[in-house]
Amino acid sequence: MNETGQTRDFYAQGELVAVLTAQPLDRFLDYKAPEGGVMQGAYVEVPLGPRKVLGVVWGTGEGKFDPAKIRKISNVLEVAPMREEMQVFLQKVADYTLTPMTAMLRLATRAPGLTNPPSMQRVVALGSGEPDRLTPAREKVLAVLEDQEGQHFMPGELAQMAGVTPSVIKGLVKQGVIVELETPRDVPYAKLDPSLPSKTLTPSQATAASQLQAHLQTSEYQTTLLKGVTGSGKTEVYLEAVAECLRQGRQALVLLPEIALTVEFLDRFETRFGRRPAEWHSGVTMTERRRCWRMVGQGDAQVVVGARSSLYLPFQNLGLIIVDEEHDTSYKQEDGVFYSARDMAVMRASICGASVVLASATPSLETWVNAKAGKYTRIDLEKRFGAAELPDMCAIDLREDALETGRWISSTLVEQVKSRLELGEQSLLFLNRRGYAPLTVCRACGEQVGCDHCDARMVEHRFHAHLMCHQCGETKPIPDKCPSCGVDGRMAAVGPGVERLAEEAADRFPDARISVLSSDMSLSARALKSRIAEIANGDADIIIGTQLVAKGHNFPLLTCVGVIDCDLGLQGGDLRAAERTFQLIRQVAGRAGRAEKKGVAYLQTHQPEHPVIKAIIAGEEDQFWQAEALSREQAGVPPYGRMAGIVITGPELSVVSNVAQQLVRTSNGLRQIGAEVYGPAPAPIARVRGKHRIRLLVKAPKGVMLQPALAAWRNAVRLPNNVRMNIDIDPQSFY
DNA sequence: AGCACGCCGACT
DNA sequence: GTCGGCGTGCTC
Repeated sequence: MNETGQTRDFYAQGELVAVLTAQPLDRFLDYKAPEGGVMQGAYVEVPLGPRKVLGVVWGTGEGKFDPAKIRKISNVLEVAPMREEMQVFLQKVADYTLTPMTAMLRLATRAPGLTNPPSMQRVVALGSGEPDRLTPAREKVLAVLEDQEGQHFMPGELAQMAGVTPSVIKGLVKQGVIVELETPRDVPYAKLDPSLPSKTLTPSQATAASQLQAHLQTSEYQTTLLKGVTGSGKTEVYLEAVAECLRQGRQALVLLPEIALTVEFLDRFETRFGRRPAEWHSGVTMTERRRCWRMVGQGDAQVVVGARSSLYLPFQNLGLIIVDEEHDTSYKQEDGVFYSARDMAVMRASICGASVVLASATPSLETWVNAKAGKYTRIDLEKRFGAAELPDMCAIDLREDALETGRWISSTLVEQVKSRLELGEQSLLFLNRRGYAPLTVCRACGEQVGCDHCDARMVEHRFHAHLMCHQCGETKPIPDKCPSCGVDGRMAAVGPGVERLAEEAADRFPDARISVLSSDMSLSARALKSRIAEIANGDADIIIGTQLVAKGHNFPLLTCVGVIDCDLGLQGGDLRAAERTFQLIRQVAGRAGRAEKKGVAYLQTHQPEHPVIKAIIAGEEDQFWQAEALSREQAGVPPYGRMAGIVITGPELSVVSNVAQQLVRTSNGLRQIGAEVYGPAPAPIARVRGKHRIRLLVKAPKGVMLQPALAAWRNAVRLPNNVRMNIDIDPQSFY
């Protein structure tokens, strides 16, 4: 498959074609080609029952349907046809993730108004007529038009620029001095200039950049792990790869995990290339979305910055995909279609001969292993001269330095924060728990307040004055009386959340300016961004935050980080608990000492001898990954074995449970390929939104064809009404 | 996904 | 009697 060797069939009027629609009928439908014929890959509208739906001409029709009932394609849309490589990509993702093709097409056509003709707008431009009289107002209008020769304007815009009323424009139109034109509303994105000067690169950055550029020049698929600590300048390096891609006239895609990060990124991008790239994520408007999709499809968007779903945009000539913060868990989509954007990026690139750059300070184990095995090239960036090193790590053993009841900051940490306050430096207290308290119990009867629809405890949010279920979002007032035994005034908050930690900090450091950063403080993305900027400028002495603060924000005055509960992420038996804890704590710790001053991170833990905690403190990264890889290899789990998580949901527990047992009984096909089926077991949260959840786990050796066996297994079972079965290949968590 | 068809309970 | 609940089936 390459970009020149496209073989696209043409279907003359009346010929039978297979159309993939976005309707959830999991098969292709036969239609007749319309007058004038149709190309393979064309986006079309087809009649389906009483409606017209969007579809793509996939290939030759099968001819198995009653010919009398076959209808004709009603409309061929005015958008660039889907490329063969995109058809291949969608099919491969569908096969890999066991997703119906119709759902894949929905992912690939998530733009509004695709079935409408290109949206037009009325504009005015200089015509050839002469005005009967040249008034001062008319002169001003003509001056603007002559000044910007060949340009066209919206009528109101032109009037404003010339400082006249719209009626002057109207008059000139009537005389033919100005002509009205229809132009497409969706206009190409500004051309980017790769020849603008780049930032001065350090020798380490320059070497990395030229290595990436050399890869791009081969025009062959490659994946590179670009590893470098925060502040080592990964972004500058991969922007040089983007520059090379632009020089080759190919398109580039930059995937970012956090929309909040895009603003900072867009500024840096604009400095490097003169203009901003196209954007694709949940925050962009419908109009902009439509423009982005269409312009990407006709090659008039050179670079897209986006969330994971931008992988399915109709690129014509994709040469480079950057996956920034590749270890980030938000790349794994777990609603609707289950896929890892990082892995699918590699798949897409391998189909169209593009380069992939996986950038991270703390790569995922999968990537680390692939690099070690030589599947990916690995480039290590040295830290920048002058940039602070990773802070010193220091464990606080809570068994010795015991906490007072209802308090979570140890005496050692209190002393450290105090000393920073005296120096005028900032401290960060990190606790990955939103709200005030994770548990509300009745001191009279022991009742724990739970959610009515989920098997989960309600979390107290004092800031919003309610209890909230973090599974379904349900809220309740904070009770005075026990909902179970009715005793008044004995309800108590147990355990800490960031709000409660802030309360303790205010009590212990009464003169400090304390700022809480949590995703549920009802701040808009923009407000949050400006709050972070204020804090970075020294507008707070103590920052208290959830994992929101771990992601890429720079606080130059910060020299002390306290991790309140290091053990939190290690509980729960999740396969990736160690990896995640390691990454998260290293990232949080990395917030300290960004400028000249070296920082210190204090890790409060009950188990300082735990291998993960020890590895973090010793800073022995490669040894940690080595050990983690070994233990996964011995257990035969990813990336050394294959796994699939199966979750069966339904409103009735007995029905769900029967289905699960039936699935286990019919799993011989899986065993034949060497897979094992574990379960049924209740999912970690056995009930969410009133639906019961039972889980199975399939484990298989690395080389086996797991997906076809899973598909056959799933298709052999007829699910009762309301019961759903989700298969998650390569699950990131088992929730 | 929509939308129609169709077969049983509690109302004007 | 009928209005309407949502289970079942169909769409090239």
